[in-house]
Amino acid sequence: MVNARPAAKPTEAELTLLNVLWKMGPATVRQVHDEVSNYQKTGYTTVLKILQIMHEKALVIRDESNRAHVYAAANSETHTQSSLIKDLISKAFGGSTSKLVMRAIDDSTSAKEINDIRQLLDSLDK
Amino acid sequence: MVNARPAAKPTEAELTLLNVLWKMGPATVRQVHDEVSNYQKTGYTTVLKILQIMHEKALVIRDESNRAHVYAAANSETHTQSSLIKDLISKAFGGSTSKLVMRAIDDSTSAKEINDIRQLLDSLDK
DNA sequence: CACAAAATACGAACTTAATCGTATCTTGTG
DNA sequence: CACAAGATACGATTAAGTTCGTATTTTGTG
Repeated sequence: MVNARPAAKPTEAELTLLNVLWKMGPATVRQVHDEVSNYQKTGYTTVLKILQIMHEKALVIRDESNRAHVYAAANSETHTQSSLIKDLISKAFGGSTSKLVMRAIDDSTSAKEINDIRQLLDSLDK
Repeated sequence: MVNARPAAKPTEAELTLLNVLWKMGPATVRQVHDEVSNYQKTGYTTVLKILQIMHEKALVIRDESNRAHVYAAANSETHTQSSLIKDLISKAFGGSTSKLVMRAIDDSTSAKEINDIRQLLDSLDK
């Protein structure tokens, strides 16, 4: 029997930090803050607080064996992406994946990306 | 020069009401409330309030010429879907449409949907 | 072994969202 | 033409999210 609570949907600020953790791998608050500072102005304690909240929500795990705790995403990027998409499909696309895909592909989608998608479909043949 | 403020991203409750308006077309608060009551318990004044807020945000327009105001979505379903997807792609997929599409398609995607997507790609030839 | 540096913990302030009770306004009709 | 039905307006409450200042704790090193 699976008892794990489904991971809560991360908020926007939380998703920003998850992106950093997925990119860097396990990291301390300082490392996360340094990275995130490259593209937005956010206080150190803000990052700390959000990571603490994410820990309570089980969105991240943390290793407390050293003074500077090391945080890591609890779920893979892939898994989280899937759940965010499913959420959007159900709330804004009447549950239809193909409708979402059709809307996702537009004039700004590069030829290369379209090709990538084609290959995915081809590889799906069952 | 285009001066229109880009439509704000609707919240979850707002999206629920927009879905009703897209489905029914222009409708009074009562009509929206009756419809939404079919699948969730929400007070009449809650629906009213949210529609009023959406009006302030310009997410809906309203016709006040009759006692019961008539609300309509300010933007098309298609337009809103596109903007929600773009938002998700930028925040969770590093800006890559093809990554999103690949994640969207999974084992639960029906053969028909996959076929619909194939046809879309075929029709895209440029 | 004290203390400075650097970490975490705590909590307050502010904002937005969501909900709904109550007050007020409008109007068809008896 | 009063008034009940039914509409909108308003304001309060509660919860969640975001931010950050300050307090406290930990530890390497002089």
